[in-house]
Amino acid sequence: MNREKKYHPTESELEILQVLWEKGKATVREVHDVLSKTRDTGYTTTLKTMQIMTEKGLLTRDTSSRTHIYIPAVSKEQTQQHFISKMMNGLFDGSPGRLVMGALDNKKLSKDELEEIHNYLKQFE
Amino acid sequence: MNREKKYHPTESELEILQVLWEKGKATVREVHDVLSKTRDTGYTTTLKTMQIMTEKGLLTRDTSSRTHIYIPAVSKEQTQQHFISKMMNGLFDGSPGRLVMGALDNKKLSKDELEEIHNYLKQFE
DNA sequence: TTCATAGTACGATTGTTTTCGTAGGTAAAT
DNA sequence: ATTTACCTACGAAAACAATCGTACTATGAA
Repeated sequence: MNREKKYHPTESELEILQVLWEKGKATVREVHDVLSKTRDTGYTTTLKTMQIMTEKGLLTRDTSSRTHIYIPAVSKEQTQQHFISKMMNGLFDGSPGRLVMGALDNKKLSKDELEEIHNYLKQFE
Repeated sequence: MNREKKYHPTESELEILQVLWEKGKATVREVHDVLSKTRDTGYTTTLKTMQIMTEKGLLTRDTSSRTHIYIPAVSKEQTQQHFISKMMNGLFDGSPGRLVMGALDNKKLSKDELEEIHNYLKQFE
């Protein structure tokens, strides 16, 4: 029986996860340096958020040295699937097909991307 | 110059919009009856939320009779596209192709749905 | 040793979303 | 005419998210 509450990343937690998925693992400083390029945010804000994420089980950390090292505890794929499901159920009548078509409408896709999707689709047929 | 702030529906606002998109228009009571089938929520909660949504411009309402009638002020398509964009940027590296493939992975698709997507795809090629 | 630097911890504040209780009004039923 | 059943309005609490200031500690340089 799994009694642990499942937390799903909030907006700013997602930004932090992006960096960690990219790097594999990182210190608060490293994450903050990336975020602060595009976002005006204080160091302790990033720190605090990452501490909370650790409590929630979204990250784990190695505290053996003074500067802690953080590691994602949820995979990008897993998180993507969660949000896709949520969106599909909440906004696309639970139909994956509708979501796919909505995504196709969204932006002009390059020839290469269309090709790629086409091939990807074949594997399901 | 459009100075009005653009509001995007929150989680529970989305649930209300679902009902209104489905019905076209409805009273608070009608919306609440649908929501309370799956969710444990008070009548005044739904009322208050719908009032706030009206302030935000997500709904309009006809107050000519005692029981007000609410109408969605944003389209489902428009809202879908907004959330698709958001998700694509926040979680799929800005690539619509990745999002599409993620959605394809999500659930088993029926033959009919695959067919439909396939045909839909053709129109872009 | 002292000072500057860089790190963690954490309480407090602010903003937003969600929830609900209470007040007041109208209409219909008894 | 009174009571009951619904309705709106609205303030305020509760829950959650995001931000930051301050205190404290460790490390290394002067």
